[in-house]
Amino acid sequence: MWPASRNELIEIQRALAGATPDPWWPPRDPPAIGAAVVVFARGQTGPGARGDPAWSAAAVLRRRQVLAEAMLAGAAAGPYAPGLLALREGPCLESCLRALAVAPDVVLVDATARDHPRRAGLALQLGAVADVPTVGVTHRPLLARGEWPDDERGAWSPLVLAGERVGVWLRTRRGARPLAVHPGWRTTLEVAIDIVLMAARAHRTPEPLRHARRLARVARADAARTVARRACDE
DNA sequence: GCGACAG
DNA sequence: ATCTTGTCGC
Repeated sequence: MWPASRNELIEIQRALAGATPDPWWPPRDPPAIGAAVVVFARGQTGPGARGDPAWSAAAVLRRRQVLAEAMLAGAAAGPYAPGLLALREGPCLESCLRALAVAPDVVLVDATARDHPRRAGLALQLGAVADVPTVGVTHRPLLARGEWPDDERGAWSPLVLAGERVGVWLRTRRGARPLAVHPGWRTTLEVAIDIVLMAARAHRTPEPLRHARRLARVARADAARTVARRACDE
């Protein structure tokens, strides 16, 4: 499910685009919302390459309580290219999701889903591989277009790709740029909006994503500190 | 050929 | 992805 070659990934994406998993609905109680992120070395710019040092982290939160955390040091599976993000981040994201001691009900990921050249972005694929409902949250769409919503928390407007509604611009905070929210594996547009609004209260970015990113950066800083200490000792 | 381009 | 300086507001 995580190929090393572009052509193989493209084939998987084509197959995944036609999958029709059962929709997931949030429980009546607040769900355990997870997130997984990958960060790369400071100063590294551009598409990168296979083997680049990468630190991944995941977290599960219910309301504001942290139920589980995971951090891993690893390596990028490949370079980044638009439409092929899974080639770079897929394996790291799955690994740290599997390292969580508490399984999340739904997972947030920095990626698109149907907003993709083959309608199968990483948010969709990660959910299929890890067998968990997902919602994509990005700063901007990959291909879809749409006007911004009103400047009010909860306001949203459609993101459209080739006449199809593939996501929404969602305002999680007044005065802040909206997020691009992508229904992913087993999530409807309404559920995706609901989950993101539930997870993003105090800040624009949903708390599980912020928490996971903080953890990944701590792992990266710890690695840098260890390298510096080794250099000092010699 | 040129710009656009999740992270 | 990563960097950056400055500005505004609690």
